[in-house]
Amino acid sequence: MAGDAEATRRRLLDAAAKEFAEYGIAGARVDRIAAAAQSNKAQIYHYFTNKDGLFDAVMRELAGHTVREAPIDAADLPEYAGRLYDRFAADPVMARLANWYRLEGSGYAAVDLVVASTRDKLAAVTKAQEEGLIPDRFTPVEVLALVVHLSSLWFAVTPEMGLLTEDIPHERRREVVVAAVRALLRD
Amino acid sequence: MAGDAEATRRRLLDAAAKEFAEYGIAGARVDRIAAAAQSNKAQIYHYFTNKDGLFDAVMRELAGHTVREAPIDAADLPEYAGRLYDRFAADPVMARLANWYRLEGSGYAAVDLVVASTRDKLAAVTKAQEEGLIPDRFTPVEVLALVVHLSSLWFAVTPEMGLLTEDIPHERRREVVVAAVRALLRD
DNA sequence: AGGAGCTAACCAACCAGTCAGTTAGAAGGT
DNA sequence: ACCTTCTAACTGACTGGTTGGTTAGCTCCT
Repeated sequence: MAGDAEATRRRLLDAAAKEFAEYGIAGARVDRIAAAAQSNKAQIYHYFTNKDGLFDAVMRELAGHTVREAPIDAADLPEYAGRLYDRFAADPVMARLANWYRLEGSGYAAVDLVVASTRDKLAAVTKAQEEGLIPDRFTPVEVLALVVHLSSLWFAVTPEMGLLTEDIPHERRREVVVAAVRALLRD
Repeated sequence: MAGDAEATRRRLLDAAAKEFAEYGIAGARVDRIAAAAQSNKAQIYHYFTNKDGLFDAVMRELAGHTVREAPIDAADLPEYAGRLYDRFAADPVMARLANWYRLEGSGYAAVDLVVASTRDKLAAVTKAQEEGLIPDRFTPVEVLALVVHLSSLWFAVTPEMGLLTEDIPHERRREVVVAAVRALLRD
């Protein structure tokens, strides 16, 4: 167990992702992360400088993962939304983290990888619209915002609404997201 | 200044709403709230028992406001989504608070007023669907979830996407929300 | 020997919550 | 009018526990 720096870093990152997902940045406890990773608090500061640095590392990795696993297909945005939904569903930690990032992360520099990827997506949507694959009721940015937002439908419900939706099975949830995007983009 | 209990309570609630909206529950500082309300920390504990009690009071009031100001009209859900959007847009504090509540509030008992209001909304949608005013592609819960979720479209964008959407004017944002809901509910 | 990886113990700052006491005004007696 | 009593509203100073961050030193491998 001792002596493997890379493995320790991994355990710390994983534990941090869970902790941040559960409690947010302000609510997360460095001691808990160290304990959950079966490591030590000082190691966190050695590898990640400070709490913010740790959060940053978690977000950066997560963004990379998502960008890689859910490539956009502007010709089939409903399916793209479905893939984003899959990604959220496969990793509930990630869905919450994204939300925390939105609320607490405004001070942080926007993750450059995400900025670049967003630019690419926008270009893809613009091109598809010019080719007539997407109706022009909405501008490209609007389309992108709608698609991304809809893909997080089931991960952004209030506790009260959650009581009513908890019985909806996986496949149906995905269907709803895909169908909703399809409906938006019909002529 | 001294001796007006009701006024003091108000100032504390208003200051708390702002503080919680900015920093969340874990990040909010009781001292800052007391100072901003030009009151005293002990008063907070006198009126609201503890930090959680204060957050609860803030949420309860907010929910009441929203339920009252944005009554559902199941026969015209696009316009209902528009009203919800208006409410968010008119009070940015409230938009953020709702988000914090989703993430941090799971431990809290669901606000009963909201539970009741959600039940009513669901009944209204169900009835409208039976009357053929709403297509049956989605179940009533799904429709409600979609409409509510779409109304928060512009208040749930990532910082990265925010850079691209910040120039979209108010009226257009509202239009997008309304048009999106309309598209969802077309036959 | 020496360095990379690791740990227990420690510290200063911070923060939710408490408490003993003060102020301001109302009520009531004379 | 004046004094006394009572009370709701308020306050500044304090506390006990927590938290992010540090440090001195240990272990193990080459």
